Amino acid sequence: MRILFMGTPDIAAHVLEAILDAGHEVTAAVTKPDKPRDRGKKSAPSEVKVLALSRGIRVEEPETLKNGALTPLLEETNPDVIVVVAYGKILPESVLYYPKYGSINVHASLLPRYRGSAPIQRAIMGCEKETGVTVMKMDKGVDTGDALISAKVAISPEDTTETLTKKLAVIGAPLLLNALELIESGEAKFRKQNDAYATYAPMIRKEESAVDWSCSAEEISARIRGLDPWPAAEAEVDGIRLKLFRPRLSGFCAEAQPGTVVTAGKKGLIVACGGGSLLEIGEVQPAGKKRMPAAAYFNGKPLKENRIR
RNA sequence: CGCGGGGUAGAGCAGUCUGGCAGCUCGACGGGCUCAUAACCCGUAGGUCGUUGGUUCAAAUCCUUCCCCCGCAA
Repeated sequence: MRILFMGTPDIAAHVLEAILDAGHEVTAAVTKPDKPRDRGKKSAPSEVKVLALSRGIRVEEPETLKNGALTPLLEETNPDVIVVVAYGKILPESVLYYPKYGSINVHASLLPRYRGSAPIQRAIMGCEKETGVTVMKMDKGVDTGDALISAKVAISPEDTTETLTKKLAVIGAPLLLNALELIESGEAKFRKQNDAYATYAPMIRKEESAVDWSCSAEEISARIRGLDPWPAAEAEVDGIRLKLFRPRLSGFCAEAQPGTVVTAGKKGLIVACGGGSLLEIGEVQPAGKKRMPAAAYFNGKPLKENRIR
């Protein structure tokens, strides 16, 4: 199969690597352009670009796909199918339906649930116990195309977006290879998604990093883990901004008001949440500092005020 | 040169403004107490104060060179 690959972050790179290792012909990799990522003016290439270059694959980085920007590439490489994994741009129909087998997408959720750009984060933040990967045929809607196959994976209470992304990449890559075989052999059976069960997972915004301590410990834990590693849940203790990581449910204490710091010392940081539930924060990162165990930070920095915001 | 914080014992920090014995909370190690413990008590070890040069009787502290880490913003 002649494949045109489109994707950007690490999960996409994983899938691309699997396609290459399986011996498929990848005619080109389309990815988002380099963009400034860190302090200073440096810009960094996407993970897909790095991998493609190291494997000698042609890389295209169009700013926009509108106005037939991809037409020359499509005519030149004549792909049998387009594989899209977390590309980050909407594909116009002229591109979607160009190849013989159309375009297929690896989406990191059990469709029709969590359609959209942040399915992994939203599944964790929604306190889901399981999620998965779905391979589907793309149509003009956002993740609304007919599904081919899917695979489930459990979400553990320690999973973060980072760890869950890895799990999904691990099952997603072989799932796509499987799908390609089905398509090539003509055995692919696509099923319509049931829109009645659809939910939408919008992009994560920086403003969502604030924590509402009146929520339950379980909800806050889910939020912290869903926002890890980016943008990370934030709170303020003694006027210092802290990013929060590695939450763990820590029982109940009826008297404690939500937002009260119950413990901050060598045992770590424990905060009261809604309904008297307690949440232990395993790791913190003060502004300007590295991520560290909460116990370490509060050891050398006694609290002035036992309140968290 | 986008804005900003930081580098001091194994960890986390104070001390820097205003130069004057290298400190704190932990950890480690040794001992003690306790029915017992993540508790408590006594003690020990552990430092090139990121790096370069300078000012000074004296520099973690003031001036200077470079390196490294991180937050914001994207």
